[in-house]
This record gives sequence, structure tokens and C-alpha cells, in this order.
Amino acid sequence: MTAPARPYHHGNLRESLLQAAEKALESGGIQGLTLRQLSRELGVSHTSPLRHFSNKQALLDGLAIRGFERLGETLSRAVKHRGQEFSARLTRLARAYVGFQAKHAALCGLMFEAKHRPEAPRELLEAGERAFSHGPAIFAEGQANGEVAAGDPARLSLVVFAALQGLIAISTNGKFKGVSLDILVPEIIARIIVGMQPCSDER
Amino acid sequence: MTAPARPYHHGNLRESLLQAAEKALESGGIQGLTLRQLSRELGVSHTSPLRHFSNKQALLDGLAIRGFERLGETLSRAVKHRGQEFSARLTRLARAYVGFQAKHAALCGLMFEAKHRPEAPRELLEAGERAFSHGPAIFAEGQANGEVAAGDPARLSLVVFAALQGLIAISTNGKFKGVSLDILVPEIIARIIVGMQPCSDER
DNA sequence: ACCTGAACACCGTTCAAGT
DNA sequence: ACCTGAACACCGTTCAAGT
Repeated sequence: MTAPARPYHHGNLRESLLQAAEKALESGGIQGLTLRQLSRELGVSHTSPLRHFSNKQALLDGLAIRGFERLGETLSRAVKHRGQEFSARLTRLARAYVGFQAKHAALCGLMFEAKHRPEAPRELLEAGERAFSHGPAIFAEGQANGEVAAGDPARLSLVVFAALQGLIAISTNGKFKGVSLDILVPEIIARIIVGMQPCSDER
Repeated sequence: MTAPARPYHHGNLRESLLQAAEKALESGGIQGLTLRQLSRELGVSHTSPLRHFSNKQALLDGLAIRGFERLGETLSRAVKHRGQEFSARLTRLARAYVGFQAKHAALCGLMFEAKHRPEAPRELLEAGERAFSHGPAIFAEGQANGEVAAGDPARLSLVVFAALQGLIAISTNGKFKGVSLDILVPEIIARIIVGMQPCSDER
């Protein structure tokens, strides 16, 4: 029996690179994320990363894909409890989304920038769509319960996520004109939901 | 009479740098924007830019400030006609905002990134606020005409701009799931406006 | 299969010097 | 006041070579 699948000098460099890259991103921004610096930290030669990622952008894409996967898990947990009424679930989802972005600001910036490129790999686009799929899901369930007006759940969900995403983009340091996002998020959700309620008093 | 205020080797390098930088940004993205490359194009030494901007970030900030100023002018033109009804004006404003971002995508990315930094200069933050001031303005006028429900105009405007900003961020290549922003923008505006109309049938 | 080291063509920034 | 040139400490990527 030969030695197990233990690579040459490191453990599994690909995984270590992604972890170190994310740490570097959170602490020093995209500026501090350098293949050579990563190599130094992991004690390998400065060309080793190119064995696992064909270039720097490929590593960034890998980081973005994992980011979307974790975002998806976070949103999934937020909408888990099916017993609640629609507006409560949507607010939980919105808070989870904004919270994730606040916690991983640099990573989220990278995620959307990576997704925007025309040459973005299919895997990345799919990871993004999976992460956002929890929105349409609860809208569809809300419609099934008669809590939400008819319409394409994906489009209804888009309005909410767009508003949240824009709120984050426009705000500075988690605030807009001194008002915390914790306060603005439910306010915005409430305002948008009004336009999505089924017409109980048709005339 | 001595020679007029004609600088040493160039015309006015500061202005030329900003123009060349914006051109480089639009054509090659932030990647292609390099002090040394700019210097080469303008035929000056590679350290000349540092005479006018203390470092690269200062030049990027300058670019962002001008970007916000031009955005403000664009939005100002969009809301000029006071005779129209509120919803038409808001839709024009929204289209102008999305159009500007579509036309100057890389610049807009830079603008918001620059504004997000904790060390962003005061001048930049003020330019940003001025650009967005046209939103609250038409909301206030809409309220004066009885077309919009009561509430802080800045907060009402925020909901709309956040939704637009997020729509741009979430979409890829000007589309979301194959649907053009030209279609989605008025749809979103219409959906949000519903929640802002004054209660004509109070009970 | 995986890693290394020299080499190449770039960067931003500093600093003493020039006109 | 404005610009230059050498120098420093970095980059990403290629490529022949090693185990």
C-alpha cells in the first residue's frame, strides 16, 4: 500500500489558498490579496498557486463561488421555519441577507464583481442563482397560502433583493444619513410588501 | 510681461490626467488604469502624476468626484420639467439613473467603491450627496401637489434609488434572467409607487 | 502529479536633482 | 512651481527544471 493521497510539500494547497485568500480579503481588502503574499504565508514558492488556479482571477472566482454557496446556506437557514407568516419570513430573509453582507463586505464585493464580468465562468453564475433561489421560494409559498398577490415569484423577489442590495451599496458604514440599516431594512420591506398584498377589497 | 501661466512641459496635467484616466477606465476597467500608463500616454515622466495627486487613490477619488458631479447634472436634466405628474417624473429620473450607470459602468463602480472607504474625503461624500439630492426634491414636490403620501422625502427617495441600484448590481449585462432593465425599471417603479400613494379612501 | 527558481515585463512611491 | 531619473520594494505570469 503506497502513501495516501498526501501531496508533495503541503497538505492540500488549493483549499489552503482559498482559506488564506478569504482571510487576507477580509483583513486587508482586495489590495492585500496577492498570490505572492499568500504563497509566503503558506510557505510555498510564489508560483505554486498557479498549479491550482490558472491565474489570479481564477482564484478570485473560486472565492466568489464559495461565497455564494455560504450565502445560500445562510439564507436557507433564515427561511427554514415554515410555520410563520409570510411577512415575518421575508423580514428574516432580508435581515440574514444584509447581515451576511455586513459581516463579509469585502467578499461580497468580490462576489458581485466576479459575477458581473462577461467571462464569468458558468459555475459562478450557477452558484449565484442558487444562493438567490430562496427568495422566489418563499414568495411562491406565500402565494400558495394566499398571503402574496399573483405574479412571477422571481420578479417579486427581485424587487426585494434589489432594494436590499441597493441599500447596502448606497449606505456608508452600515448607515444611511445616520440611520442604521437595522432600522431601514424592516421599513423598506414593509413599504414594498404593501404593493404585493392580494386585493382583499376588490371593487 | 512674462509668459502666461503655461506650465513646464504639458498644458495642465491635472486635467489631462483625469480625462485620460476616465478613458482608460471605460475601455480597460480598473485593471488598465495605471499611473505609469497614463504618464506614457501623456508623454510625461512616470512620476509627474504624483505632482498633482498625492497618490493613486487621490486620483481615483478625483475621478469619483467628477463622476458624481456629472451624475448630478444628468439627474438634474431628467427632472427639469416641472409640469409633469409625479409618476412620470420619477420614471424619467429612474431611467436617467440606470442609463448613466449603464453608460459609465466602470466609473460608477469606482464612485461607489471610493465613497465606501472609511477614509473617503469629505469632498467626495458631499459630491455624492449632491448628486442624489434630486430624488428627495421631486418627492417633496410630489407631496406638495398631493401626489405622494407624507413622510421624509429622503427616506422615500432612498427606497427607489436603493431598488434601482440593487437592480443594477444584481443584473448581469443589463439583464435579469433575460429581461432587460428597460422593462424592469418601470415595473419596479410602479410597484414601489403603490405603497407611496396618499390614501384616497380612508376609512 | 506537484512544486521550484530564475527571468520578464510590469507596478506605486520616494527622493535627490534639475529648469 | 513643476518636472525628471534612478532606485526600491513590490506585482502576475511563463518556462525550463526538479522530485
